[in-house]
Amino acid sequence: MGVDLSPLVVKEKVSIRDFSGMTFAIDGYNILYQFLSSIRQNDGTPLMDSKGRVTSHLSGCFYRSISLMEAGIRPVFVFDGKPSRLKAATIRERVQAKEKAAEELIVAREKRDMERVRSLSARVNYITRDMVGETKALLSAMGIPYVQAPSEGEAQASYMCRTGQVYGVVSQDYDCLLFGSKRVFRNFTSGGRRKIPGKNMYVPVSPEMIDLDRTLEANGITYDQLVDMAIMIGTDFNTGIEKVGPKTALKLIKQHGSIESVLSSRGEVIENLDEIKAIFKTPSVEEKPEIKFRAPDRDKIIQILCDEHQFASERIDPFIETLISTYGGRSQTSLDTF
DNA sequence: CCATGCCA
DNA sequence: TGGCATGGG
Repeated sequence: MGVDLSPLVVKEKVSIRDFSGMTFAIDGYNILYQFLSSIRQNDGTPLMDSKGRVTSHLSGCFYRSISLMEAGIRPVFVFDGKPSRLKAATIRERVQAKEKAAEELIVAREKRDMERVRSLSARVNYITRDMVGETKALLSAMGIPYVQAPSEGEAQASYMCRTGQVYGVVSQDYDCLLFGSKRVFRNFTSGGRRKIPGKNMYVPVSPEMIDLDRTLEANGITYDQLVDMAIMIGTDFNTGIEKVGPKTALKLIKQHGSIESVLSSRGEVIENLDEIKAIFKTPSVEEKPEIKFRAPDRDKIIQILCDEHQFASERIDPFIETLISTYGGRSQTSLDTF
């Protein structure tokens, strides 16, 4: 997924309690995928309503949002719009990888290899238009704002961070740094556990913050050079230079200063270079999206979760009460100061 | 993922 | 009380 910048980034373990009162952009597709792949039975089946429609994303969105609100975090979900034409190859690859996993899943089911069934099921996820629509409806009922990006959601969320509309971007994906997010937060939950792939075991995970400026400083590069490096390594929008990973890219950028110099010294070309740079640096975004928290609508939440999707009301009721009290108990003005 | 129930 | 297994939809 995206460019592997992990060897370069400067991470810091944090606690979500330290960010009480601050607004965060949540990468909607990223979090929906996480819910979809992890909220499952042991046999790999996702949660479903009486009509067989998947509801894992709604469960995840409901409980996660409330736990964040309870910790004083103001989440704004950001959803993807139309992808760039340059992403077509990446999207095709992902579809193919899922088709392959789906075939392997059939074999694993026949063999009754339950560990494998579970891990493969987690990879065969499709976020449908309906799922996104239901999630938006649920968020509205909960009084939590969301933003529809014209193009890349990560670009929109990062723009909101760059311009101080949110403090940070919550995503597992380091690509947000390329879009100029000042801070990217991973594992942004209070009670962190994550399943070890392939094994029925869990490891504790704590939230971590990746700071763009400190990452740049630690590597002795500029933001423009980071973008250049990513393009050399390969992004969702291009395949990169053969055999260039994070280490080589860093060496090359230090040696030559820019991707143009690297390419000319090697006699190589990257198609659509300026367009790729523009996707990261000057993306199509909604500049001033409305970020307004509203009073939760209890009846509407119950209608969506219980009436339409058979959630047990005695289970969710106390959480709706918590949500309502977090709304009532907070100050309405919260321009993030930093 | 998050919640709950059970048992040490 | 808390660590683990299981259920949720």
